[in-house]
Amino acid sequence: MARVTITEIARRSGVSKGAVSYVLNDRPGVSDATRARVLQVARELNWVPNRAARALSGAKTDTYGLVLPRKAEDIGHEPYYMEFIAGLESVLGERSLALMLQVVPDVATAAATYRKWWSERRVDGVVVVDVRVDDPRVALLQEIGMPAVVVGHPSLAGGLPSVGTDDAAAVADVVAHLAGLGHRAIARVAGPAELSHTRIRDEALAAAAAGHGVRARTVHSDFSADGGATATRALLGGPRPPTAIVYDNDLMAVAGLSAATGLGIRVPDDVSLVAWDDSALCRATHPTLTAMGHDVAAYGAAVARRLLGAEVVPRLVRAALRERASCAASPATAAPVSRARTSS
Amino acid sequence: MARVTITEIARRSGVSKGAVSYVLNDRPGVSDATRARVLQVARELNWVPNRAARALSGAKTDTYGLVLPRKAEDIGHEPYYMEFIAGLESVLGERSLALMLQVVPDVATAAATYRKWWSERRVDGVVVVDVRVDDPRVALLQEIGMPAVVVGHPSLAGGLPSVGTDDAAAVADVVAHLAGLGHRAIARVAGPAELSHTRIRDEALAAAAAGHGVRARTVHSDFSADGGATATRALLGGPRPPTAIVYDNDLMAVAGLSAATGLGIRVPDDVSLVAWDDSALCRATHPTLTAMGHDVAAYGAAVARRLLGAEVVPRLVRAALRERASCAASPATAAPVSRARTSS
DNA sequence: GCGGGGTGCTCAACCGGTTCAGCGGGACGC
DNA sequence: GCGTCCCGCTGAACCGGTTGAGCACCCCGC
Repeated sequence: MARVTITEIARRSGVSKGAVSYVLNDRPGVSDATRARVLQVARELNWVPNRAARALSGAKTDTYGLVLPRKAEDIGHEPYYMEFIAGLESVLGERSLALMLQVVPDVATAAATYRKWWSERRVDGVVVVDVRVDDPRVALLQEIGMPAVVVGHPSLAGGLPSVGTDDAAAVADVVAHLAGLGHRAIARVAGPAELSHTRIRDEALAAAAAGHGVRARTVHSDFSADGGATATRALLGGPRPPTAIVYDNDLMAVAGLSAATGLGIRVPDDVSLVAWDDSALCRATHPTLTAMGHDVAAYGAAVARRLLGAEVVPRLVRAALRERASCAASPATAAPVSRARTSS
Repeated sequence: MARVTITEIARRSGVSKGAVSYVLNDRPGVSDATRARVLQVARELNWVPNRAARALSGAKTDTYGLVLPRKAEDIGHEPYYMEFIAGLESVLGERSLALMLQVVPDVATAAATYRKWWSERRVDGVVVVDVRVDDPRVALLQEIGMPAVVVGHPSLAGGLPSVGTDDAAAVADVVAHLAGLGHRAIARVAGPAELSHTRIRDEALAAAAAGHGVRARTVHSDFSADGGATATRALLGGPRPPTAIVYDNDLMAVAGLSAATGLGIRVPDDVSLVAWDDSALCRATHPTLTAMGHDVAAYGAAVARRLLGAEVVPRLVRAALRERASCAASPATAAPVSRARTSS
C-alpha cells in the first residue's frame, strides 16, 4: 500500500518528473509514444494525485464550499437544504469534486470562514445562500476575489455570478390563482424579514394584491413548524381572517394545516393553503398541499454548474404552482353569507 | 492581501523557519521570550497556516468525511440526514474542522471514495452510515487503516469504533407500550431489508411480540413517503388488519397517517401509529404522531466526538418513546366502554 | 580546566507535485 | 554546409510548511 508518486512513475518509465507531470495533466510538449508509456505505468501503479501537493503548487483543490449561516438545530428541520445539497452533489459528485460543508451561527462568522478557507486555499470557490439585505459576505468575496455563486436574485449579488428564482413572478402567479378562485383576503406567513428574498416576496405580494384588488397581509415568521402554527392561529383567530394563506416554506405550511384543523377550520372549505418549496411533505398531508413547486435539487445542480463556470440558462428559475387539494373557491364567493365553522 | 508565510514571520522576528514552526505548533525547544515574540509577529501579520503545505508534510488535514450511499434525490426527502449532519457540524465546527460531503449511488462507490480520499490524504477520517449486512466499506477501512466511526451497533462495526442506537431495546419498548394499550396485532413498515439496523429491528420485533403474546408483521419499504403510504394502504386494506402500525422513519409515518385518513380510517380510534426518528414533522401532523424519539443531532455530535478520539459514553444511545396523539387503546379491547389510555 | 549534559536555536532535507528556462538534436530553408 | 526553428525533454526552483541532526553556549561538578 506504499504511496505511488510521480517520481516513481518517472523512474519506471525512464523520463523526468516534469515530463510525467505534463502527461498527467494533459499538457502539450510530450510525444505520443512517451505519453502512452507514462500513462500505462501510471495506470499499472494505480497512481492518484496528492491533492495537498497540487494545492501547494497553486493548482486547484477540487473542493467547493458551502457555509450555512443558521443555527445547527434549525438546519435539521429544513428539508430544503438537504435537497439543495443533494442537487449540488449530483453535479459535483460526478466530476469527483468534493463539497466542504460548515454550519455557522451567523453571516459574520460565515464571512470569517470564507476568509479562512480562501487564505488556506482549502476550496476553489463557494456557494452563498440565505442572502441578507446588505450582506457582508458579498462585499468580502469581491474584496478577496474568491470565486462564488450567489443563490438569489442578481440584484443581491453585487456583480458576483448568481442563480436565482423569480420570486416576484411566482408570488404574482399565486395571487392570480387565488384571486381567480374568488379570494379577496390573502395572508402570507413569510420567512425572516432580514432575508433578501423575503423582502422581494413582500413587495411582490403587495404589488400583485393591488393589481387584483385583493387585500393582502404578510406576517414574518422563522421557517419553523412552531412559527408557522403560531402565525396561522393568530391569523385565523384574529379579526377579518383571510380566506387563503400562503407560506414561504413547506414546513410552516404543514404546521399551519395542522393548526387550522386543530381549530376546527376546514381546509380547503374554509381556508385555502399554499405551500412553498414543494417537498415530499406536501404530498404527505391530508388534504395534500398545493405548493409553489421549485425543483430544489435541479436548482442546486444549476448552481453547481454555474460555480464550475458554465453559463446557466436561465439565470432566474421560474417556479410553477402544483395544484393539489388544499385550495378551493373562496367561501365568501361560494357561500356569501355564512362561513361555516364548527368552532371559533 | 499578500499571503503571510512562516518564512516572513521568521524574517521579521529574527529567527529561523524551524523555530517559528515549533512555536506555532506549541512544541518545546523554544524559549518563552522568543515564543512570545514570534506569536506577537504572527498575530500582527494575521497569519493562517496553509493546509496544503501542512498536509504535504504529513500532518492532519483537519477535515473529516461523510459519504452518503443513497440516490441524491432520496437524500433530499430525508430529514434525518440534515439533522445528523447538523449534529456532526456542531462539534466539528467549533473546532474549526471541516466536513467533506459526498453523495454516491451505492456502497461500492462509497468504498472507492474512501480509498481515493485516503490515498489523496484529503480527510483525516470518515463517518460510515447506513451500514449494510456484510458491508464492504468496513472491511476496506480496516484494510487501509483509515480512521473511521461506524454509526450503528458495535456488532456491525467489525472492530472499528462505533456509536449506535439500541434499536432492539427501543423496539421492545414500543411493543410493550402498544401491548399495554391492548393491541394484539402490530405491523411495522420498515426500511430496506439490506440495512443492518433494519435486520436488528426485525428480529427484536419478532422477539418482543412473542414475549407479549402479540401478533407482529414486518413489511419492508424504502423510507419514502410513497412507500409508507402504499404499505399502509396494503396493511389496512388487507386481511386481518393491524390495530397499530410502527414506522421505521417519520416520513413514512406521516404518509401513512395521510393514507389511513384518506381511507376513512381514524387515527388513533381505529388504528394507532408510531413514528421513528422524531423530527419536526411528527408535531406538525394532525393528530400529532407518537414517535420513538432519538435526538439525531445529539447523536451526530456524539459520533463526531468519537471520531475525534473521545471516549463517548454510552456507546449505545437509548431512544425514548415520545407519546402524542396517534396512539390509543386498541379498538378491540376498548370496545366495551372505557378507553383507559393511561394503562400501565 | 575540562568533560558532560541541557537548552535554544539553525540548517537543510523533505513532502509531491507544477512550472519554466534551457538544451540537444533533427528537420528545414537557403 | 550552416543557421534557424521547433519539438521533446531535462533539471532545478518553488509552493509553505515539518522535522531531525547538529551546533553554540551556558551551567554544573569535580
